[in-house]
Amino acid sequence: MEPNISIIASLIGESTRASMLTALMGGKALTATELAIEAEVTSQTASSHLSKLVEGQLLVVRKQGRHKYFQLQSVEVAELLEKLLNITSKVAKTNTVTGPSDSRLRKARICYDHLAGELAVALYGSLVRNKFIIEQNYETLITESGREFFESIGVNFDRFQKSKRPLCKSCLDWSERRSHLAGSLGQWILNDIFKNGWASKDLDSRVIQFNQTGLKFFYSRYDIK
Amino acid sequence: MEPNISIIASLIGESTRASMLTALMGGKALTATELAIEAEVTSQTASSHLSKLVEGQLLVVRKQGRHKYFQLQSVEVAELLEKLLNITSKVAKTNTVTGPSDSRLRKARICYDHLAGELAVALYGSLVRNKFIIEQNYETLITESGREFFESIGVNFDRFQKSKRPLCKSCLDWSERRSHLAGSLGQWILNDIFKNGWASKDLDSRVIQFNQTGLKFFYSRYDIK
DNA sequence: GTTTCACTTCGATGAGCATCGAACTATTGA
DNA sequence: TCAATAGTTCGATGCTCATCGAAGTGAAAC
Repeated sequence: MEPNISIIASLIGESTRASMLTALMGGKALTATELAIEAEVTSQTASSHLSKLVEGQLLVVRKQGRHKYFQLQSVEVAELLEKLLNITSKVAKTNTVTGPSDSRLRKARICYDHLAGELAVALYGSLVRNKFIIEQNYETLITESGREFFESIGVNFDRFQKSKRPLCKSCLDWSERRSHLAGSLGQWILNDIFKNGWASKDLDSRVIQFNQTGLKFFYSRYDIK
Repeated sequence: MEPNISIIASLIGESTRASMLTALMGGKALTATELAIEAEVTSQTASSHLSKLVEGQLLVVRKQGRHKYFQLQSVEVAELLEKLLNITSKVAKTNTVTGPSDSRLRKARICYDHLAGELAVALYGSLVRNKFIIEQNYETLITESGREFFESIGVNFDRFQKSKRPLCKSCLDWSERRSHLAGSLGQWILNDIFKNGWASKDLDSRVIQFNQTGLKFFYSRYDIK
């Protein structure tokens, strides 16, 4: 028989579980309590939801002492949620009551393992403008000069070769409705930002908070603006 | 605020609506009655579901006399359903009670606008073997000789250039767990199969039924087996 | 040891919603 | 004009499931 998509979809289609999954798009493993707070339910309710999500193989769980850390099962699950975020934001064009935490989210946020938001879109634009990446039939490819550039800032492409993930991949941004960079290279860039101390993850959201000097370095390295 | 993915997901997460959406993955517009039969509910129930799907912008509707034809809203929606089909089939590895209609579905079926199933996977393998397409960092690209080959069988690449869709795109097959060809080229190939009369759509499923001579032509043209 | 904290299980409650019968409108075809 | 067909609206019914209080386990801290 044809697989029944309603099982997985209904797991995501419940607002409490959806909050949890969206929170886990931050890439970080979270405990049951943290997820309960995030979704604004009691720990009993959270426990019930989380066991369903694990059983449905959308999450994996790792036990550490008396804590249980939950995480998205795979990049594939993250990509599914991403697609949902995009379609949803396209539909909900109406009630765009942009709050304060919202503007920070739009500026820079984490999209499972890469950078998203205004800054990510600006970065993508700059890479295209400098001909480090090109869009060809709506696929994103790295150019020879792009390869040289990234090698000069520390990327080891040999290591990526073995990975099963696409190196470059454009990912439609739900807030900007334009492309940003995903794939292994997108992941590397975000890691590099953290490693350099240019920005830090917000404790309880997907917001990425750049510090002033970090932002300056980021702009200059990638020739933004 | 972050878009609330539960709204869209819950629309898909109801089994009756999921049947309807899966049926519409056949690419053909279907009437409310046809979808009611497909999902095994009364016309009243179907009507209620369909209006929700239209309101949620997963479907578009076209009125024709006393009929209403429903269709997936866009390629994006089809891609979302595809991703769901894949994740679902990976999870449901257990109860694989393969029925008779199932084997036809696995052989060749439509995936919104391109060919899927065993034959599609074999086609993809042959194109790779002949170096007409290459996989590079898990992106699928057409080669120079591939371009020549497809031009020789009637593809007009200039027309594709304008389209916003990727030319080649690999799409993971839920039944085979291997890649088949999607994108504009995948769409062209399926259209070409129908135009040549090699196969026809099943009336009430996603099965693509090849006739004997059609299958022979298909195998020889694409050097399969 | 005792206390505290993280998480789970059970059971009762209640809200949301899929379902369909009955009655309706609208279109086609005779 | 009348009958048949496609689809809708309304209201009643009943099931599923999210929710949380109460009570439990098990690990860590003191």
